[in-house]
Amino acid sequence: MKTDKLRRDQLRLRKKVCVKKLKHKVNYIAGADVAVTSDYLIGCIGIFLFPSLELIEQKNGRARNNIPYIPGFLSFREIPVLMKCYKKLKNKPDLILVDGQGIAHPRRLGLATHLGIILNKPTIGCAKSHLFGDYEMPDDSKGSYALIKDRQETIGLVLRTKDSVRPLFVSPGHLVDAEDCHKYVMLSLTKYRIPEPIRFAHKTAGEKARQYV
DNA sequence: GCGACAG
DNA sequence: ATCTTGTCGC
Repeated sequence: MKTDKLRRDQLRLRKKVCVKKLKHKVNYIAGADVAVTSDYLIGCIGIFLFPSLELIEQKNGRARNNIPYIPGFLSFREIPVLMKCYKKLKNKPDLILVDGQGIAHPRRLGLATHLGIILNKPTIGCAKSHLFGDYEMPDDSKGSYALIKDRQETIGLVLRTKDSVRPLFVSPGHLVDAEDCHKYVMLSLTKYRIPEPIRFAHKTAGEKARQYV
């Protein structure tokens, strides 16, 4: 698949990316993730009360598995199904935690950033592994972090979300800064490596996906 | 040319 | 991403 056109879309959207201090109080926080079968993508967005992390709403969506996964172009594959989920929501979140990169991306347009621009909504990218940028390993204890850099520019942080477990690659999606990322990810953790809103969305999307096999 | 490469 | 139970280590 040719990525020339997609790359041009990313370069155009890059101008709209806004990294700044989160403005409003967070009462509702969301987690978004997508599961895959041979034929479909199944998305889930869960809405949680913040900071109690009590689930108040969940919506799912389904789309055909048409667009292939290409590193650097994940958003074109997953955004359609996540938009289906979002439109069904009665409660709109103040902040969305997304399973993937934010601006820690070659063109600053990871899934979380792309989704944030389309929705004009604050988003944070929470990836389980590295895609782009230079970093050192943070200390072993929960809460420790190291910055992810591209040249001189800070584009995210490698954050230890649990003692002695592989860190998360967290980066601003849209309308938040790196400090907000650390704060809201830490406050969304329970006893696991993955923030509860994303953990829930991942589990739920996976369950729904099995029903279509 | 070689290695890296979110989900 | 996904196929999958028990098991080693903190």
